[in-house]
Amino acid sequence: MSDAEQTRQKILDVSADEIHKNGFNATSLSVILEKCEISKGALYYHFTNKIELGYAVFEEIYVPMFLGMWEPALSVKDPIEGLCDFFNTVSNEMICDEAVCGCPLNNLCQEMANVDEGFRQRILNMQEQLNDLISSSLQKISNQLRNNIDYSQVSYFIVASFNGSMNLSRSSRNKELFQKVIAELCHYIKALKK
Amino acid sequence: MSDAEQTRQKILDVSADEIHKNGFNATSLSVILEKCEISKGALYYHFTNKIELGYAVFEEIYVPMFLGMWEPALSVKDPIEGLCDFFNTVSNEMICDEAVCGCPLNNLCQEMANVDEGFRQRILNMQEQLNDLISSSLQKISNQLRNNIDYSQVSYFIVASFNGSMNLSRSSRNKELFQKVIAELCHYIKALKK
DNA sequence: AATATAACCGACCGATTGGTTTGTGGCAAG
DNA sequence: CTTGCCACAAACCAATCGGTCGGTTATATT
Repeated sequence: MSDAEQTRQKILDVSADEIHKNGFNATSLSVILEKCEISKGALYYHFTNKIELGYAVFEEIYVPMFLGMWEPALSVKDPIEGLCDFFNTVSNEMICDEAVCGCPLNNLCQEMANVDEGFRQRILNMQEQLNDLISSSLQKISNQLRNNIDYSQVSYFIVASFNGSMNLSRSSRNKELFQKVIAELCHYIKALKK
Repeated sequence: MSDAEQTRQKILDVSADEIHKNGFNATSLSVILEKCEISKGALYYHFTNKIELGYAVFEEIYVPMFLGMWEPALSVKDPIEGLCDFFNTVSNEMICDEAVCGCPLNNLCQEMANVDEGFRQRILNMQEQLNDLISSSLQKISNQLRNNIDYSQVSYFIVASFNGSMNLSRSSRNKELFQKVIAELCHYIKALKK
């Protein structure tokens, strides 16, 4: 990787971290510059403006990370078990000492989807991708599941509930509460089976 | 109501609206002053600073509005039906023309719970109040429900899922999607019955 | 050696932010 | 009539924001 690419990557990594912690608007470019130990000129050489930097973080950091988490959970023999394991892992591994930051994509979604059309489109795209992933995984074992299941509806509900749970735990900073809600979510998912 | 009280109330109302639309940090005091047609001196006569204004909006506007929505839904003969009616009403009455703003309390929760301890405490307090409300309402008809129900867990899950659904609809701006997720939530709630 | 370009520096800019301070009209009490 | 306080108005402040721009350095090319 060339020097320039390294700088660009460092900007992306630091920005992803800062945006995750503070949200997009509250993230200051000057803080990013400090942590990267670069000048403003360097940043604006690689990115035309703040929002383009945000898009790049979304596409090059958040989306791969996001899919890298969900995909393995769904591409197992039993996606129902896979999902529950995934949710439980997330809820168990949650760190309570520091401020809980929640899912970066989910956060960005709440903050920016209504403000900026570029973010909104990217978020929508992600949501649809994830929904396809879940619903197709569930359909593969449809013979084991209840009849009359609207797979798209169920998938969106699972994602919505999981996000809602993360938000709850984020604001309450209560790991046990998070685990309880996740337990109920898993209870619901498992009830999809016959 | 005295003149002073009227100005104070107007500040609260306008601020509540602005914070609902833009979030707390993105809400500018100057915009509030314009819409209220008052000067900065007036605002700082009634409130010591921006965050105290935020607390006042939370306590005097959002909380009463919030409880005023949930309570009637739960204080009916069948709270299960009450909840489903409530959720369906919300999803049907949602306005898609303008930017969908979601639940102000939920938004504030995501934005501020990890940033400001004062907001976090107030939010936590609200969440517990709501959870008590739901779980006690469900317990009243426990004879009609399945055995082995963890009422607190179920209540938190309902709230988390509902919030997650609102967030989903907020970012997708898709009323039908919202209604589908709500339908699944109602499906889950009704399955609590024997 | 001269030139060109990529990669970056850092001073500067206008706009806006939350917040302070000084002043002032009106009304009520003495 | 005057004094004093309430309820503001309006100018002002430092800090910070995202963004611009002229200049510099290192490397590659001719």
